[in-house]
This record gives sequence, structure tokens and C-alpha cells, in this order.
Amino acid sequence: MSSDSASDRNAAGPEGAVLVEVAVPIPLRQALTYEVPDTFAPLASPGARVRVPVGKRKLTGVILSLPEEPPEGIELKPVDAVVDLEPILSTELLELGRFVADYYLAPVGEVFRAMLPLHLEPWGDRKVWLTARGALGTPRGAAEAGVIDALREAGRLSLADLQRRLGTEAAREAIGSLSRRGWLAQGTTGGASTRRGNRYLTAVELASGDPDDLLARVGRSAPGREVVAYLAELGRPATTSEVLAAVDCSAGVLRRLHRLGVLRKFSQIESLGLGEHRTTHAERDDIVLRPDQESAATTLERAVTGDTPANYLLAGMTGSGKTEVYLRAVSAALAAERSAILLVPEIALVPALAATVRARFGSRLAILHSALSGPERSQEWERIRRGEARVVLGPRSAVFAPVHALGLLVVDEEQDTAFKQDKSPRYHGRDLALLRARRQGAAAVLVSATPSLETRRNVDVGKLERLELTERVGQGRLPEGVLVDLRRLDEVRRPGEIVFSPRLLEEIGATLDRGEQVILLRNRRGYSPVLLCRACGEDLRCDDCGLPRTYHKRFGWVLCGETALEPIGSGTERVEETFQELFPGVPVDTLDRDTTRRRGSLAAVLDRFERGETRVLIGTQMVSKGHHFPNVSLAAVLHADTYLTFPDFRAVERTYGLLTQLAGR
DNA sequence: TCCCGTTGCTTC
DNA sequence: AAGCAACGGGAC
Repeated sequence: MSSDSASDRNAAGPEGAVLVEVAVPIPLRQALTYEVPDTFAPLASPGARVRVPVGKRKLTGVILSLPEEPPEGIELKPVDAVVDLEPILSTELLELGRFVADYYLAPVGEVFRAMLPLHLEPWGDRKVWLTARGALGTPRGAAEAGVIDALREAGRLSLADLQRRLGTEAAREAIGSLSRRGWLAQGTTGGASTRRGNRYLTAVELASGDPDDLLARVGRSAPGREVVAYLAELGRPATTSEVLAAVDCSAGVLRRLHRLGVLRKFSQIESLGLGEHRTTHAERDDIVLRPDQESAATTLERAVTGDTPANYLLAGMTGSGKTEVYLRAVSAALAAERSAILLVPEIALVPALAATVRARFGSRLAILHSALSGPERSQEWERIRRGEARVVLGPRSAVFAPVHALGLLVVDEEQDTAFKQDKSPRYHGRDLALLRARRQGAAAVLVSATPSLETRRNVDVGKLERLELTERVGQGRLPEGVLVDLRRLDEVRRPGEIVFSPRLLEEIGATLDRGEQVILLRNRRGYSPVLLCRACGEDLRCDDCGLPRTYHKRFGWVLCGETALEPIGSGTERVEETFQELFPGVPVDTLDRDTTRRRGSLAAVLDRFERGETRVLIGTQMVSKGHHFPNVSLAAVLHADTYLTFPDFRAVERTYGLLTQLAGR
């Protein structure tokens, strides 16, 4: 796909120059057109990145197309360099990107920036280096000799470097012929490893297949058999140094095993940790599904292996085993040599699901989200692009994952509004999932206990087929929910007064007496959201935006000599204060962005709570992010919608989901 | 007249 | 977004 089709487009343009339409990462509606110098022409194909001059700057953009005709009345500038040897975006993703730009009225360049792991930056700059074969081979002709010499001397060079050193035509032809013979390798690892001190380790794992079969291939070599035994016992990949230390043999043994196809070699960013690369995965097909799960799973399995696009809603209340059903569909996709993408609404939900998914699919799982470090992200993205990873887990942006042969797209917690991006490009992850699935003949599954209105409608009009799980898994009892209407309480409250309702006080007391733990959620930080002056009626507002300023008692923010200033409303800080007055001596912690600002304090607070040192945890919604609290038997949301004029159904839905998540496990 | 902050246009 | 010209209100 890389350079073979070059000749048939060299004729473009009136003067024979190759033209490219480039999406540059600036808020510009259209792509810009550039001329491609002959040197780069063979590399200029849609989906490859290019460095281009824009005004006085140089930016990296993506080639969208090779137009025949230049735009009128514009003096074209030449492309500076082609960053990629081969396109990094498939035609399918290019089209998806253009659709998004068009449909959501977003600048094309911004869309492609959002689709790529490092915001278009030439991550590492793609480099070429000699393969073992290339290093030993005899070059054909002077040009090849030049390339080989340069690479022998420098190790790895970027395309632009090579072209600079050897000049134009020569470099192009030599690189082409050398790559075709497999003497050159290209990739990004070299670049990433030298930046920011991220070291790469070489690691090995057993090739898949029957262990006895592998041993047979090893032959009589005693150390060789020992290596295989060691890795089988370990059940995960190991770095070469680990293996050599454990088995006490030389690197030659590993080299031989690799040549024989018994070992698979890969490089791994040190900080990722090899545990993440686990390959012993339990295909937990031993789990027996209930009949309703079984029938849903069978439908999905059939859809995933077929070529007709099919969209489903997988509905069922919390604890009805929806995850198990769609994971079965993922298995089916993998078995059919296809890929699957799992979307979750928030990065915070990734770790919990990742543990489950990784336990099954091991190194075939890739995780993509913006909280990963740059090199980690690029590496995961490349693993997906190369087809090494076939299951992708991430938030909405993962809908753009460059997977091979998409078979299944799952949108978990489909109703969550976080799937809509709130800044440009303002795409909706769930809607794009349906669209991408349709375009690629894949199956899409929207998963929810409380489907969105759009989804219910789509079921009604027949765009989605509803699969319903009707029962709950045995021991997962749905927690009891109690709604206490504070307005009905007898005692008169002033607006800002915190109320632990009598019912809640009673429940907290009983829970603590049983030696169990309590979580109290208050989605407002600080002491009180409003400070009101009783003398003049003025409340404190931000000079810039006019919004009420939150009073943080702890930090003494919002200073004033007035004794008439009265805190109205309550935040986590005030909840804690009141709680301590009511339950003196009960160890309590607060968890919100203020208490967590110091590094590591989040972990410390959670740790104390998990060990039972603190009995009560007061916090904002961040408490729920991906943690499990087995000893918590009471979770309460303190006046969830005091500040909403109209009933906010989403808030209620979220609140309920949160409570079941915290107290249900 | 000079200086500097603001505004609004362009980017192949 | 970011670079740049054009504009316009003080300060001298």
C-alpha cells in the first residue's frame, strides 16, 4: 500500500507536480493545498502525515487527498517533509474524520488531531533502521550503499534526515527497494525512547500453541527447554535479563528460540510494567450464563461474525450480568479474527473494566486515553494499528481506534452524557460508534440499565434491536434505596443548614455500631457555596464572572471582618464539621479535589479507608471513581438537587447509579 | 508623533 | 491558534 501506486499519480497538476490536500491542526474549516517536491512524491498518500509551512509556522498535518487541480489564485507552498513511510490512517478512518468535520461543523484539522494519539505531533518522528538482514546484506548499487552506510553509522534516522544526507531521488529509490526486500524496518519506538527518558526493555514470551509442541521445536537443547519451562511457569512475558538470570544461559539461547518461533519478542516501555502484558488469559467460558443471558449472547455472537451491520440495545438492571454478555461477543469477534472496541463514558471507569477484560484477553487488549503518558499512548495506538491488539478499551476518543477488521463496538453506560465532547470537535461517541459500526459491517451494542431517550426511540423505530436481561445474578442483591424528602421534615430549616435527616442519623448510627463503613456524598466542595452578609444582603461574588464564590473555611479564603457574614449552603467541609459534632470521635476523612491536591494523598485517604482506619468517608463524586469498598454498607447522597429549579432526571439517574455502585458490591 | 493595547483577518 | 496589519486613544 505504501509506494507502489506512486507512478499513477505523478502526473497530477498542470505542471506535473503532485498536489496534496492537508488537514492542519488549526481552527480552519478547510484543508490547505500544497505541492509535493518530487523527492517526497512516492510517499505522499492519503493518511500520511506531512510537515507543512502555515504562515510563518511549521505544522504537522494529515494528507486527505491528492487533488488533480490546484485551487485557483493561490500560490502553493511546498511540503516540508513527509513524516510517514506509509499512511497511519486507513481510508476508512480518513472518511470517518471527514464525516465528523462535516457533520459536526468542526475544523478538519481539529478532528484529525483528536483522532491521533499525540495531537498529530510526529511522535518520535518515524524512523527507519536496518533489519538484521539489511545489516548483513550486500547493497545493490551506490544509492543503497549510501543508505546502509548512513544507517550503520547513525543507527536510526528519520526519513527527512536520510533525504537530507543523500539527496532526493537516490534516497527515495533506495529506501523503497530496501524496504521491499525487508532490509529496512520503520517505526516510532526509537524516537519515543529517547524522549523523556522512557526506556524500552526487550522482553520475550512463549509463542501461542501447545506447550509440548513448543518443547518439540526446541529440540535437545537443555537450556532451551529450561527457558520454555520457566516462561510457562511464570505465565507472563519476561524481560530478557529476567530470563537470563533465572535460567543462567547466554543470550544466544534466546536468539535461537526466537528464530525457531518458540519465543515472541517485543519491546515494552519500562513504565508500563509487564504485568499489563499478561498472556495467560482465562477464556472464562466456564461461566454458565442464565438462559436470558445465553440468548442475548448468542444473538450478539452471530451478529459479530456476520457481515451485515446490526445494532443492539443490551438492557438490564445493575447486576443482571450485561458485561458477561458483551464480553462473550468480544470473544466471538476475536475468534473470527476481528477486533472489538469498548467505550466507557469516563477515563475513571477504565481501570475497573480493564482488570476484567485483561483477565480474559491478556495482551490482546489495548487501552487508549489521554491520561496515559505520551509514549504509552503512542505505543498502544501502534499496537492497535499493527493489529497486535484487537480489543480496545477507552473513553469516547477510542471510537477512532485504528483497529483491523472491526467486528464489534460496545458502548457501556450508553445514556451517559459524557459521550458528548464539550469542546471542538463536538462529536458524540455513542452516535459515532453506531455510524462506524454501520460503515464497517460491524455490530454495535449500546449497554444500559437506563437507556437514553434517543436509544429508546431508536428501538421503537426499529433501528436498534432490544436485548433484555430480565433476571439478576444470584448474590448481587440490589441495595435498598430510601429517598428522604427534606421538605417534609417537621423542623424548620434555614436554607444553608445541613441536615442529616433523622432517618439518615439512625442509619449511620446503626451501620457504625455493626462495625461497618459509611460513605457520604456531597457534590460541592469547600465549606459553603455562598457567603451572605446579614447586614447588607450582599453575597460574595467573583469580580470577573459574577458567580458566587465558595467559602473555604479550612483555607480561610474569602476574608472579611464582618461578623454578619453567614455561610449559606454546605460543601464537603461543612458536612465533615457537622458530622464530627454529631458523632464525636468517629474517624472520618474527606475526599475531594481540595484534599487530593497533594500528590499521593488520594491513595493515602483511600488506603486508610480500605484498611478500616477511617469509618466514614465524605466526598464528592470522585469517591466513586473506579474503587470498590467491600465493607461499605451505607452510602448516602446529601441533598442531591438543592440547587436545581426543575427536577433533573439525569442527576437522579446518576445518583442512583452511584449509590448502587458503592453499596451494591 | 510616537507608543502600545485591541481588533479582526489570514493561513494553501 | 498565532502572527500581523490596521486602528485608535493617550502621553509627550
